[in-house]
Amino acid sequence: MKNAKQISFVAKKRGASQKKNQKEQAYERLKDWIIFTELQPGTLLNERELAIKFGISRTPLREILQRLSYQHLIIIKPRSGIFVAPIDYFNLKSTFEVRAPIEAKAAYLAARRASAGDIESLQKIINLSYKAKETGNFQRLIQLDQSFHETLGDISKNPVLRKILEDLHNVCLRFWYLSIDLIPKDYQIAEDLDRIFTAIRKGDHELAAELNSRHVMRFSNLFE
Amino acid sequence: MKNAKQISFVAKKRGASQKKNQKEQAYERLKDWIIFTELQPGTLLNERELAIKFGISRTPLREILQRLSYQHLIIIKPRSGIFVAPIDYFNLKSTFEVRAPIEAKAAYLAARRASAGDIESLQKIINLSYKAKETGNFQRLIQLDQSFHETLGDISKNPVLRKILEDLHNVCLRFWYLSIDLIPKDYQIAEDLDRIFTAIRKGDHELAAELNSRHVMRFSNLFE
DNA sequence: CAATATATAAATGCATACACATTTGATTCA
DNA sequence: TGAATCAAATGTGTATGCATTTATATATTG
Repeated sequence: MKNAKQISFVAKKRGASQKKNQKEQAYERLKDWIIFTELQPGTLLNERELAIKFGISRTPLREILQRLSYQHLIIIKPRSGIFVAPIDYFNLKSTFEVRAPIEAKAAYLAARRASAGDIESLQKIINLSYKAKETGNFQRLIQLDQSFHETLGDISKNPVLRKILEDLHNVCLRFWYLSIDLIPKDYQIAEDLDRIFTAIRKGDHELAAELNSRHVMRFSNLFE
Repeated sequence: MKNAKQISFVAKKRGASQKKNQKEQAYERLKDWIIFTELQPGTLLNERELAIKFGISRTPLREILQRLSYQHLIIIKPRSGIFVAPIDYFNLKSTFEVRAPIEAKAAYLAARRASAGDIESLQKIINLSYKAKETGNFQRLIQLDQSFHETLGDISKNPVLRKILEDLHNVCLRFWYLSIDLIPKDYQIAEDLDRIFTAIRKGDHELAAELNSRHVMRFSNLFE
């Protein structure tokens, strides 16, 4: 009896403190699987299977799935199935069409609101970008581009904008990884980011907006 | 046998189609209660109570609540409570800051993509707006403004933009209703919409974008 | 042989029961 | 009398079982 109680207590205790992390971790893992294309577009997902894999029950898993559905990373067809979002160029084009003006605004606001520390953070990313370029590490360059845009969202000091941008960016990022072989390796990411950074550092918000918008659209145009 | 089959068919049919409607209806009702301020900002919501009120169980209700949370209409404080989003001017300002460039883009795209039928739909809204203005029906005018912006989202032919705009607009709309007494009654809505409409009809996308952005920001400035 | 219908199986959506946390109120001690 | 601690209740988060639906496979008929 004592043993049984102890075991159950331990199980509960662990369940309590780790469960929230487990759910959040499951979300992050599944999201990353989709964005980094370990799960191919169109893949059929199975609730029970995933729940077991993540060590949670179907209820919290379904909440995760709905979250990903809001973010257009999966498509829930009611009573039919849950699919990793298929490749859909119309949807991608639509995403870029919205993302461009929002990125512009983010850069605009960042140029007006960046603190000394913010500028420093961006400078670090730029430096690393040039280093990645020199060593020919294209994957790393993409990660740094992502990091740059995320940081820009932070510096805009606008949480609503930041969240929208993050969701849209994730959709685009997945396409980076899906089409990584199609992208010319001399794609000038570091230089692009540096120009945007310089405009922000100088507080030239109009230029920063224009450059960041164009930077995003240049990738979009690869799919035309 | 025939009867039994028929009855069971009817029963299934009703159970099936009504349950989904019930959930969707619950979502629409709760959303409207919040937007039209029948539920005051900061109100504490009770899951079980709401579930009973809507005639559904807590599981689908929680899905609804998460959807509303994603739209910033409610705030879920884990293990603590679910609140109708409190009045938060920083958040409102942030919302307008993002909404302005997106509305601009929507008008821009609408000016380029509107069909003859689209123009007709907008014309109808404009006509009704002038009529509402003449009869001094301010509430109706707000509804028509809402309708105009929604239609603009449709005409942009960009579902991603449309969805984001709808969510942001709902947040702003709630503030219309919360602060309806603070708004000057001679607020020139009909004229504003007409100018935007004319630019779209003429295909002047740059002007349409500029006017629609300003139209939105004018309301934002009421809170400065 | 093909096409359609029916039956069965599997997976989603919903309802409910249980677990855990937080908050509130009561009791005790300083 | 006030503060602090503990206990109980309320309410959220999770797990699970049941119902419904859809898809697939098989059988039957034209």
